[in-house]
Amino acid sequence: MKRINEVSKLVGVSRRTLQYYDDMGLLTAQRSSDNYRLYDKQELEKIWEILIYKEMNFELKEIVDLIEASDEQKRNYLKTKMEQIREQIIELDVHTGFISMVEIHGMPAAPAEGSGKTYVHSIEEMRKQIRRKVRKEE
Amino acid sequence: MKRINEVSKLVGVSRRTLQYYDDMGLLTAQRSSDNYRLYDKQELEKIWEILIYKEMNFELKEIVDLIEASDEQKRNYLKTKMEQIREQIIELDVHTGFISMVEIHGMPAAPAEGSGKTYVHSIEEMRKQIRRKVRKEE
DNA sequence: AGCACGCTCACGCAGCGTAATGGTTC
DNA sequence: AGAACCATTACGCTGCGTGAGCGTGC
Repeated sequence: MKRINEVSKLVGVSRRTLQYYDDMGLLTAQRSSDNYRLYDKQELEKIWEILIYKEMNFELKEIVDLIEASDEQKRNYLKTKMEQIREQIIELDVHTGFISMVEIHGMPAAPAEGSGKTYVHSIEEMRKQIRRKVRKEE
Repeated sequence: MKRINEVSKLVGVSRRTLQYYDDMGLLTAQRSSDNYRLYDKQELEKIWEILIYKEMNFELKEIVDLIEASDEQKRNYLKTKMEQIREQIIELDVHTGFISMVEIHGMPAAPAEGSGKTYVHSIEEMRKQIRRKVRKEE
């Protein structure tokens, strides 16, 4: 059973991080008689798992579920996350598309007062056009 | 001079958002005698600019600078942001790479106690390998 | 008595959403 | 007197970093 400082060094994350994971119920460290957190091998394994899932861009809340999911559920989580990330990449591509557009054509003009469209609406239309381009390229 | 509700509807963002931009000094609305925020055409143009920059994934803090930058500085900001986004895309590709890896090979094993490497270190090495793959593909 | 180690608050960050509470004018 | 505006707090969210302040054991 290791105490928090030792675990922190062994694992490579801060004590604060371990404390936070404890507080939010992601880790469930035991306590010594003087209220120190104690970590056994199982907890260390769990920490390893957590770090891997973080590399997959899961949020801590999601990791809470992942830890106690069946293997099949885990596979499903991974698939879903994969799709989410692909979608995020497309979003980023749209951002670069916007930048390119302005680099080439300069700032677009705001919609006219009487157009009946909000600014946000106009931008949304530009987004959609750019998205179509982006998705063709992939 | 329009009041906040009208601007909110015309532009398509919430009153709260306009208020927030005001509080943080991004917008500088005038005030009526009864302390209502008043927006003229210049402010509306500024809002349009802000929304465009948001589409480029700039943070509000950055937009504060952008608004009062010279054209050349703006071009530089755009170039820099473009590079940042490309880097973010690579990061996301690394995340999908991690997921693929685990989907194919299963969960990797935690480093052995005596290896002298922290968990974070091991993961960093895996990251680097995956990054190399990812950068070849682009 | 000082140092190493542990603990629990609690603020700070980004960008608002979402109340809560209160003042005005028609 | 209610409806339709406006205003100013201020907490909530995410994942910790960074103190502050305090106890414990050698």
